Amino acid sequence: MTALTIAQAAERTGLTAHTLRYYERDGLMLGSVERAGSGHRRYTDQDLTWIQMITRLRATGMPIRDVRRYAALVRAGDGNEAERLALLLAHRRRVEEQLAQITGHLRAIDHKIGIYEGKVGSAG
Amino acid sequence: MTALTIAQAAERTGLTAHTLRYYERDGLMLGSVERAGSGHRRYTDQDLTWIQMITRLRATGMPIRDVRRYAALVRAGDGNEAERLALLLAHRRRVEEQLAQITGHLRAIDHKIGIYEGKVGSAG
DNA sequence: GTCCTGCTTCGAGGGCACTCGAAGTCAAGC
DNA sequence: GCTTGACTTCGAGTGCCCTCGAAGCAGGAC
Repeated sequence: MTALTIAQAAERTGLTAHTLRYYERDGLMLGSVERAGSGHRRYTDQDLTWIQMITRLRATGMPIRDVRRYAALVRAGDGNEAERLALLLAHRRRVEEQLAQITGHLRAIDHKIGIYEGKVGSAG
Repeated sequence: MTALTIAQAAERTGLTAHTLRYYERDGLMLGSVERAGSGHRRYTDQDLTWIQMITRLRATGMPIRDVRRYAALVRAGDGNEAERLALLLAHRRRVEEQLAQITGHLRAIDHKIGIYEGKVGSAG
């Protein structure tokens, strides 16, 4: 088990040390990150895996408070899998709707791009 | 040419009257929206078409300041089509990258969902 | 032993995109 | 002529998500 400093964890996760501390204090982690004797945080592989999950949820637009809710369920342990599933399914539905919307808007923007390419490409 | 009040424009665009005023005062419109004798705004079809374009750009994640830049180019009139094209192409590239990222994350979340569905579906 | 680096906490600050509220005006209805 | 309601302006407030800075401590290099 490798235990990383916050700087190393920041580098591997693509987040900043500030953000990692913020996530922890905001209740997004599964518990308190372990500490060295000096009081410095030590991130385990488990921590990194969980942070990656947070990153995926955040990158797909889940608000911090919902990530917190999900984290609370995972923290609570076995028995609430149905709730976790419902939360993730609701999230997936929203993401897919948003993807469809964005794709539609992008097509319209592409149409506009096509018009400009015609104008710019031709002499006048 | 139908000229709509701000309330009607808000309803058709899905934005609020507050947001329409905010867009105008922030330089996102192509010029000042026309006024009735009373000083009330009157939105033309052209205005609505442009607001739809703003909506598409915003919905695909373009920041307000870039929309403003694009609006300034359109406002300036003929001759800068290459710049407008470059702006839109850069935006499209970013959106496509983001779509790919989101899709990737969504697949990973789906995997997680699959695991929970297995757990919840089975007896234990 | 003092200097540097990297961490710690805490609370404040910042950026973005709205969102709202107060105070005032105007036209229409009764 | 007074009320109502939809509008006007302006500046302040809100919510989200970080992001930063100050002040302090621990451990190693020299």
